[in-house]
Amino acid sequence: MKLSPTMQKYIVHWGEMGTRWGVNRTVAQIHALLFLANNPMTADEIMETLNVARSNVSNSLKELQSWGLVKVQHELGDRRDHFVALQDVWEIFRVITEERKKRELDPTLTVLRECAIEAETDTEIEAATREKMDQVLEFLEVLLSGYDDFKKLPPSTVIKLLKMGSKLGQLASLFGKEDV
Amino acid sequence: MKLSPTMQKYIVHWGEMGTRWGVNRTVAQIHALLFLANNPMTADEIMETLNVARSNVSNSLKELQSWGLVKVQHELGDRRDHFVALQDVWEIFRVITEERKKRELDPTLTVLRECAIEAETDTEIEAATREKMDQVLEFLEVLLSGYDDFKKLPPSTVIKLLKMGSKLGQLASLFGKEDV
DNA sequence: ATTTAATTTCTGTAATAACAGAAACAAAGG
DNA sequence: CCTTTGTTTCTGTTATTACAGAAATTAAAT
Repeated sequence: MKLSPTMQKYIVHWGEMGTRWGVNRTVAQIHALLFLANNPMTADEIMETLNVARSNVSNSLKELQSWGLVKVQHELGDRRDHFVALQDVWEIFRVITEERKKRELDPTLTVLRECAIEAETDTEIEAATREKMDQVLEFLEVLLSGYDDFKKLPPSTVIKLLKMGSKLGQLASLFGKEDV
Repeated sequence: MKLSPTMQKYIVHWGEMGTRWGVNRTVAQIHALLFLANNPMTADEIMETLNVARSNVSNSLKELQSWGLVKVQHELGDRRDHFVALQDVWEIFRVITEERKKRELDPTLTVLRECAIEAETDTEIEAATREKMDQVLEFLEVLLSGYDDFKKLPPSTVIKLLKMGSKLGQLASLFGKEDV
């Protein structure tokens, strides 16, 4: 596939972004490419378009599929796999945050809970330290349960809430007087 | 400083987390250590506690200071720098998201805007592709402006909003009927 | 069954990032 | 000013990760 200069810039930057957030550059680039592409692409096409090794494409695609961001399609009379990416931006965001939560935040929560329990019987640990551990744990729990609520809402509602912004804050402080 | 088993586990895990989100392991560990510590620590103490090279400590502390997560303190009759970390969990979260936004999201937004402009005159690019680029841009803009609003609110209000969760969603859909 | 096409796994190399230790630098105290 | 103490910068090494290319595997078609 021929990349226009703009697409090239876009894809390169997206790869850069990936590395800054702990995502493999090639994986991010392929994701950007498939997102921008308007037709399914074969692994070989991706390889030629991005100039990366075939194996690299294969592994990256597997990774993207495990995230649920890319799916395989087959075309009549063609044995090759054709790959398509999720096309809806909000859906992509939802999938990434959800997967990231599952892979990183949830395990962290588990460890923090273990630590909280162990801290109770750990005689060497100071009370103030224990309290701080508890605060972090509670923070994450509030944040994640809030996230769980919001992710159920349709994007249009979330957009509304975002646009209400600080007005919502005023509302909440009002209610807050007699605690929610 | 002597690390209790629990603290050790905590700090090691925090370092692990860091690497998964693009943060240097030592930086993350030192941050965890200083957060848990109830007294300011010198670079040498940190070095001995975590078993890392002095230079590594120095650079990591510089990094943490540039993030605004760690500050220097001086004690009477002691020439050495003593380091303390922000102790408030919400404040830490706020600082990290804000800094991360400034360093990664804002530059990305700039690039995406450039791409959107270039895409208009890029004859090779398909209309559908251009639209998708626009959608990503708009998504990020809504998200970030929403974030800008919420970050002004006191944590207590944000907690209330988070706990209201899906109830808030129902509210927003109601308002939505005649658009906000 | 055998050939051909497609994909994955494996292995070695290259690039990157993390790090230790040494050297250089800065600053305070005598 | 010169010594001591503390901090930073520099240099080389190590470890990790990313990657290319080859080999192996799988599966469809003749």
